Amino acid sequence: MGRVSQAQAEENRRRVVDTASRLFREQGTHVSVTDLMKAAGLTHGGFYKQFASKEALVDEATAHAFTELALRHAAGLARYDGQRDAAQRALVDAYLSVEHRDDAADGCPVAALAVDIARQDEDGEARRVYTEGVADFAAFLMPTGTAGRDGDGDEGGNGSGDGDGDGDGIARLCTLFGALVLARATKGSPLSEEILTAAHAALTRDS
Amino acid sequence: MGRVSQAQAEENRRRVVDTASRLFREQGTHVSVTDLMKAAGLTHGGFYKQFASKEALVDEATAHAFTELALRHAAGLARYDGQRDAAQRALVDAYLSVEHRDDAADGCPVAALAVDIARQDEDGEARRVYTEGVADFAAFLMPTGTAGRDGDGDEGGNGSGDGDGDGDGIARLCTLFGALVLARATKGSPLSEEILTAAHAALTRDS
DNA sequence: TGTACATCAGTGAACGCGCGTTCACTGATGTAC
DNA sequence: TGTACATCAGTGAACGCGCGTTCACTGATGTAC
Repeated sequence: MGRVSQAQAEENRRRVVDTASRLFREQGTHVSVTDLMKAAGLTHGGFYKQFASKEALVDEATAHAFTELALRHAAGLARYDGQRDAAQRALVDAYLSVEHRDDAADGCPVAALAVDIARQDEDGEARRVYTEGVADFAAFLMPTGTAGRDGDGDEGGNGSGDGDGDGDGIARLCTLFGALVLARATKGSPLSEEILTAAHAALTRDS
Repeated sequence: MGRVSQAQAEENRRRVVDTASRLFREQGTHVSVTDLMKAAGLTHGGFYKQFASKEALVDEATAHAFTELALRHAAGLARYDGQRDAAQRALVDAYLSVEHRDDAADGCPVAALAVDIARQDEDGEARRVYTEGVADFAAFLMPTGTAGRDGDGDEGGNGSGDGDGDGDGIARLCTLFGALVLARATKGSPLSEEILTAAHAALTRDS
């Protein structure tokens, strides 16, 4: 195919990152470079013209997925005109839907990447990004009435400062996240749908 | 080493299953047959004298882990003389401890195997066993006062019959399970301990 | 604006390696007499 | 109870395969004049 324009090359690179971000969420980070490049419409040979290693792509694709997540949360807030409780209810509805359970590729990276991240080394970049994403998500889920932080700042993965003031947001995230992961693992049994329903009821009961 | 006594061979087989059950929980089911057999004190060549395939061992090791879990729940109930709420509180304490977070090998198979199961085929034996284990665990966590089933019966993974009567048990399992998995994925950041604390507070608040 | 040439994104064959699995072999165990 | 021999659990080399990565090659792009 010969050389390709700089604009085309940049677009190809973006497409590889985007494809990886979706494929990693759907099947895990062990998807092969060959399959990945094929899914992006390229051949595997060119991979190392754009990325230093597969691990570097994992880091970049993880960051990409979390950037998308942050944008989605911001858009959700904007749509409900900054009314956090309405935005939260809409998110819980979508998060615990059968559609989200069946479409991990376009879904929440916190749920889709949890185990791949847990099995990577503790000091990796992907893990740092993941932890930061969890903190932002928990902040978004803080019960209404409590003072809110907006989730688009960069507070680093480091703690979150103010004691356990956002503990309720964290607990709500555990229920939300846990229900999605369990529903995916039990898919095929009626229990899967019961899990989504039960968690939805619990999360919308007191809010 | 030549032939080995029948008793020795049976003990070796049990040790392989037990080792696999722990290694799969710690590192995932992609641990190699060679590493597995080495950890059990054998060489890889003999593996197929005892198991039809690696997948067969995954099924058997999964079932083994869930049998242990059921025994542990039964022992917990027995220790508290059948008082479900006391047994539940003890389980929540242990489940959300730093020790359990850091010892996946000996820990809850529902948490440790979730993603490996989700990525296996829907009709596999391991998935059936997993789903059944989730249902039993949710039954164990049903809020006290509600009529209880004991969790040692075999109701199959099929539904659980009585509408969503045990929805609260399921929701509590989501929180418990979600917290452990998230704490493992964020280990290394202070957020990891905050997650355990927040979920513990939420689960012991209303019970 | 046209021409000559260096650049380099993408191709596809090839590499070493570890995977799951197979197999000829060993020699203590279990059995037949 | 002793002896002769078939069995078979465990060994370690070897298999085909797919992985991440490398590399010689191609030829349109971008640039120097």
